[in-house]
Amino acid sequence: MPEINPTEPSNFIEQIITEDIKQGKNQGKVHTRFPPEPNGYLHIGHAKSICLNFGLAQKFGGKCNLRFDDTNPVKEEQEYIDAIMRDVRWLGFDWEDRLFHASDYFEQLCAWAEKLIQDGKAYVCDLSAEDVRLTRGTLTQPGKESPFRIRSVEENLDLFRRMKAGEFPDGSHTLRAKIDMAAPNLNLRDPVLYRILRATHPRTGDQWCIYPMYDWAHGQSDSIEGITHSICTLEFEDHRPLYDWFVEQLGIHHPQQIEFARLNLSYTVMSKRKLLQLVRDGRVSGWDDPRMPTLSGLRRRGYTPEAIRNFTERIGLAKRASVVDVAFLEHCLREDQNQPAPRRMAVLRPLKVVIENYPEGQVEQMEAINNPEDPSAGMRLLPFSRELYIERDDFREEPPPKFFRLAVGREVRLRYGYIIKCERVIKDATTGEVIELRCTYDPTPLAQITRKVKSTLHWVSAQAAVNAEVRLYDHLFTQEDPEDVPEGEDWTAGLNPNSLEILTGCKLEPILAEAESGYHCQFERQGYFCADLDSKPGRPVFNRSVGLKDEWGRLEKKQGAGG
RNA sequence: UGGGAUGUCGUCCAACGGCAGGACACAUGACUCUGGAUCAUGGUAUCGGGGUUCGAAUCCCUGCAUCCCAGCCA
Repeated sequence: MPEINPTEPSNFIEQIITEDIKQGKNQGKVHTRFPPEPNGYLHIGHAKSICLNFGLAQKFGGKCNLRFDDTNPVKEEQEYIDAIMRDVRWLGFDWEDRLFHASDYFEQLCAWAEKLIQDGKAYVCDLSAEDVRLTRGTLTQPGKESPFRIRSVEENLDLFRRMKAGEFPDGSHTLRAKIDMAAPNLNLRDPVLYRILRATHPRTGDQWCIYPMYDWAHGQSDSIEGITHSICTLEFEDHRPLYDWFVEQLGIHHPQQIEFARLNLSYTVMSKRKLLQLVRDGRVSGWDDPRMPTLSGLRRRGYTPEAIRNFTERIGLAKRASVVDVAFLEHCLREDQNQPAPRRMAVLRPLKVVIENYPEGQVEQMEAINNPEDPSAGMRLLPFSRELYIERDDFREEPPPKFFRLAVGREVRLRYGYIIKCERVIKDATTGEVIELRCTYDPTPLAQITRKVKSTLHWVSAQAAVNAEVRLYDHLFTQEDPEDVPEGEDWTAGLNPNSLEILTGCKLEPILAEAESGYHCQFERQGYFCADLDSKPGRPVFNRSVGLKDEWGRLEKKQGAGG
């Protein structure tokens, strides 16, 4: 990664913090936090926030907490808590001893609620959820004050304590802040602080039957933790006046909230609600389906923490709502993998080649470079034999213009092998499908060949090949913007029916037989692949993480488009 | 229609009153035992209209467009 110069702010938040330090705010300290709700798995958008918050702490010599905003037990689960911690660690960040939960502060939050009541700034409201909605007013009209707004401090205190003690049924009462029902900012129209909710909380179990609303818990949690810069996404800009009001009423440490635009990716949905729906409806195999933008999905797909960190750094940071081209994410993976990934031979859609003038039964061990980008990666041996597999795509009966690969009468080079010439084609008698190529080879070692040969193909010895399953992925959605669907349809209408293609009977070079899950390599001329969780010794399963840039593919598409 | 925000290449981000720059994408070429990688080259942008200024993407006025807010979700 490029050296970061701490004196040179790289985005507007760093500018603000640099200025704050210069002004001596917070005694020059920087303390941030990453505050997920454990109601789903982390995705690449969260990675942006994680890298930002932990990165800021690193850059300015401060600290970053991990805090679960676990205020809604109805949606939150231990599975998510575990997954989130796993993913943050995997991304490369360490919260050390600073693992916190909003639920750690439930007692304190209650005490503060009582203080608000004492000060006449909060009241218990008996209105139903429906009535609260009806009296909130609209965007253009002020709300109506609740008839319970005028209750005495004593009555409010008594009622609130009885709410907490479990004397009232769910939904029968709320504690509300007494602010301004006519405020143009809807968040200030007597927001609910507590609701009665009998649900088992992943951490506190059945200890509580009232739970604080996020708005009531979040700012105070930051305050308790001594957060100096409370970084969140744009939609909370409207809530800032409310958070400010709370800490002011309470007279406690006032974190500075700074909002930034969340990450959107083309051809991708990024809301946890939608991702959850994809999982629940079985549109994907799970949260870690390699097509998912979740960190667990990207990891399984073959993305590395470095690639993701670099991506989040390079997309920049601003307040403008934007959509990053998913091609840029893919670029970051290629860039990350080009230097380190060992090169391997793999034929995905095999076509048999018989070299008629190559001695039957003979096997030569050809020396192959493991990684042309890294001489220290050394060499390996590749068995060459009379029968081979090449890629079906590398042969055409009627080669279009600019197609440099194999055709009858043409020569190509087999990488680390020999030059072969296609003599004739054998077809299936009934279907007419090409099932075998009969070729001859030039026994001259490649190093001594002086004539120009246009193309180099990858290949695998038929005898030595390892059978494998390879999974190819495409974007989950066919539309750049999944919301851009015909009238009356919802976002699932744009789901790409071809986002997963499973190839069986792929032929890998022998060394790949024992690849362990998580093993990354490049299949030459095709892309970066990694062994999937489902991979077993002797029965490898590979995921295509990202394809290589494909000039011929582009040309072909252009030709197909008649251009 | 109230409030909050945002408008710069196709996309993302810079430029903080002084030559609009980078990355991705795209195009062209060089090189190549990966049509990979690498290298070179090219095109395309300041939302509109006024104003201030020697000078405006930047400051002021005005219009327009887009996003967010009417959960006892976060």
